[in-house]
Amino acid sequence: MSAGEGSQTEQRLLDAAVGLFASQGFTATSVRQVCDRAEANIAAVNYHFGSKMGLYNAAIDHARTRAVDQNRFVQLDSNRDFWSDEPPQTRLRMFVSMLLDHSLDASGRPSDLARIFIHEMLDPTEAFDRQVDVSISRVFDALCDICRLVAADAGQGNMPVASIARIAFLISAQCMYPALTAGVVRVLHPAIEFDVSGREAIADAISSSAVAALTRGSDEAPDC
Amino acid sequence: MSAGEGSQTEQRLLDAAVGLFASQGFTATSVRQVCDRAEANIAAVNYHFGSKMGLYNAAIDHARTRAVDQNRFVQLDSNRDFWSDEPPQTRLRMFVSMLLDHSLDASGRPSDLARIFIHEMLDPTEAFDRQVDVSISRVFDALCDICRLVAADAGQGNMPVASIARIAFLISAQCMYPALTAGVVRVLHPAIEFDVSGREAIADAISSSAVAALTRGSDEAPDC
DNA sequence: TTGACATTCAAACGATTGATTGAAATGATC
DNA sequence: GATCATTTCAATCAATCGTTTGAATGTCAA
Repeated sequence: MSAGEGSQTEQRLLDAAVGLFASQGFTATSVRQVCDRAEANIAAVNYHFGSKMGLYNAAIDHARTRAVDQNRFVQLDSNRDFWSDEPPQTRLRMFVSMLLDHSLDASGRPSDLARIFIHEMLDPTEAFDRQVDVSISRVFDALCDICRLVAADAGQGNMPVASIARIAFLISAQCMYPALTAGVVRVLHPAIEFDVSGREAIADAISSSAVAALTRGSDEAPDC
Repeated sequence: MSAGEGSQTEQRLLDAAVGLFASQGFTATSVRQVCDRAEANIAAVNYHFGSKMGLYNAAIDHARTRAVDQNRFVQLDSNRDFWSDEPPQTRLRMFVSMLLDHSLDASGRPSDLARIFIHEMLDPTEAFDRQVDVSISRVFDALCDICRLVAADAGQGNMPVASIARIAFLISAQCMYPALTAGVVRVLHPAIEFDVSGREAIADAISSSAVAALTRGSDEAPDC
């Protein structure tokens, strides 16, 4: 066997599994499908990963590792330190960009990891609780923190927690929705682009409208 | 047999199928699951609907019919006439409310029809093309039309098509995202509510920020 | 070359899949 | 009550599911 990490078939199985689980979900994906795409024997799954669920968990970790390597994933700890000097609005803008990079891969297509998450939210498996902890929950809390800072920075420090949470929720909605619809939008309305430049325009629109909502009073219109 | 529409077991099968297809998707749902929940014999599916795919299509139509009966579904033709006298901003606000009502049912839970759509976007079946035509495409075009009217009404008639489309896309993102995440949000962050009153606050936030984006220039900040 | 270990392979396991069968049950009409 | 079409039912079909087995193959040290 190889000295490094995992055999070649193990890597091929993981790559194939990530793609199939992303589009079809856990139950609708068969181990034979994965093995066919990976050009591996059927018994390889249970040999390397113990079971189909073992492969599923390993595939999720594999997708997350790939995303981190490509700097596409929200790394809370390092970023929190890295950003702490920036003004709140800048941090919000960068956080939005990171969320967008999490839902779309480098070529503007829906990312595998985000699509697996969507399947889990529709029909959770036993792997979901771990995902919520390490990703969804902490990311959303961090987004709420930044939104609170933006509001406080604009003299809206007494904005209700529910309003902050609602705005943060709508921000994440705009950032994660492309992971679900980019494929359809690409065909249906090509004017909307998800490449790097198009993504910047989207990030600008999201963060600027969020700043406007956090800056003005709870329900007041911005009377100038 | 009965005079009206469909037998009793046919209705029970449809109700059970809608719920199961909504959470698990087409492939991951078995006809035995549906029949167990509907308390019907296994052969009932093929007798009443010809095949599993026939049941799937009938279930989608059933869900749409139920949604229309509850006034939760976007009825473009009738609404277009009904609204034609309202000012653009009012029409946008009402359209946002309709989209929200489409993604959430009366009790604030993700709607079955929207969840089926999400499955179709992740992993399309042969039923998807029809769905795109009758729902997604026409709804999005109508939303773009309203956005264009709002922009023109504010003297931004020359706003690029891509900008209009991007804003409309972000509006639909904020309206449809609850269909995917309401279940998780309910547990993770109860401060965000999806009942009728909470939905009004969300609709206000979405439409007001959209109006702001459509009213101000392409990338200009609203210098007062 | 030998032995020990890691990996791959064809074959098969019982269970479940969507679909089909023919008989039994049901209900309406005469 | 007899006749007919409609609906339900248990049983079963071939195919596929996740998993397991034991033999064959590859790899490296002794």
